[in-house]
This record gives sequence, C-alpha cells and structure tokens, in this order.
Amino acid sequence: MVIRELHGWPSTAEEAEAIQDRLRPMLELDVPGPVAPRTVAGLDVSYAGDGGGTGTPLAAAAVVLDGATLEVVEESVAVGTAAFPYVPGLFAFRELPTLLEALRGLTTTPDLLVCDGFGVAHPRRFGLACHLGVLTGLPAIGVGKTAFVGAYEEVGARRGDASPLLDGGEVVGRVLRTRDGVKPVFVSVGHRTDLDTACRNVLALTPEFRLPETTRRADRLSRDALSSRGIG
DNA sequence: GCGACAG
DNA sequence: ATCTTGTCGC
Repeated sequence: MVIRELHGWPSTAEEAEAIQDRLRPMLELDVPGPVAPRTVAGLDVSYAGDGGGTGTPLAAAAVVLDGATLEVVEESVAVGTAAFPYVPGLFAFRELPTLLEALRGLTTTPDLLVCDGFGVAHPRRFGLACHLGVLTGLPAIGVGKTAFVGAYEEVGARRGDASPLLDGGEVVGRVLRTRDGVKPVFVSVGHRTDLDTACRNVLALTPEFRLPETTRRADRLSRDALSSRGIG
C-alpha cells in the first residue's frame, strides 16, 4: 500500500489541531464500505512506562486476518516512542509514526483497517481511524472500548443490539453489543465506509469475545514485542 | 466558570 | 495505556 508522507510533526496542540483540520476534507464518508473484505488489518499499541508524556517506549502491531476465516495472514511490529503527549482529541499523534511503520512492514494491502479508538466520533470529527484512513487511502473504522464524545440510549442486552451515538445533533457512531450481556463497544467510521457496513464487519470479526479478533491479535503481538525485547 | 476527556 | 489479587465461570 502507498502511505502518504508525514509532513511536519506538531510540537503544540494548536499545530496538531491544524493538521486535523487540514486533513479532514480528504475524508470519504458517504461511500459504501467493504462488504466482504478479503483481508482485515487490526492495529494496536502497547506502552512500557507511564503513557503520559512524549518519549515513552511503545510497540505498534499490525495483524492481517483473512476476513472469512479470521486466520492470521501476516503480522508486523514496530517499536518506537510516543511522539506526542497524551491529550484527549490528539491521541493519534502519539502513536501514528510507529503505527505507520508497522503498516509499512506488511506485504499485504488490507481491504479494511480496524483501529483502537475512534473515527469521526471525535471533537473535530477526525479521530485516529480517520487519520490512518486518509494517510493510507484504505477503508478504516474505529472500535473504542469506552465513550469519548456523544450521548446514547441504553443498548439492548443481546449481541447485535445497537443504539446510535449522537453528538451535536448528528450521528457520529454506534454503540454495539458484540456479546450477550457484555459491555458494548463504540464503533465509528474512519474513512471510505458507511456505519452499517462498519458494524457488520465488527460483528463478523467478533465471533467469541467482546473485542474484534483483529484488535485482540494486535494487542497481544504489541505486548509480546515489548516484553520479548526486555522493554516491558 | 467547572468538570469530563479515545489510549 | 499501565500498575495489580482474588474470584467467578466456561
């Protein structure tokens, strides 16, 4: 896959926000998403010390699964350091450089990117999934474990039940139950997909546990990468 | 103005 | 994100 070059890197929150505002117009949001993706890449990052400021060691993992069988097709890990302090709304700038390095290590060009965190369910409608989507040109979605922006009504107790995530009068995502009686996840569109397809894909990637297999695999790989290199 | 705030 | 014991359940 061709990954857009990172221009300058922000040194202040204002610069980071300006980058988000400049890239947001490049989003393709009202397009149908990949219905039966051949391959799906899961992305996740693990940290070594406290994840507060810049410079913290981290490992980013990209794991490609067969969209139909959910078997691992390819894996890639990259180690680096947090490139920005943790600021809600600017989270992507922390792990973007290392995540892109992990993606560059893949031979496969996945049909879909599944990110930890959010897409347009974001204060400026440009979360990590949007950023990665624009930089790679690939369909991307965000799957968050906790709420960030938006309000929603209680979700039904069964797998597949969902309720819209509303922010500022618009639907920015969907709260989706992936397992009976288990806390739901927050799905939002990142790039080149619609919300319905995004949720269908999340359910397809979640046959057994709360989180998508893509996320679980990437989480384990990034964690192992730290410990096996003596960083954990 | 005050608090809340993805990972 | 990470620091952590015990505990319930498949």
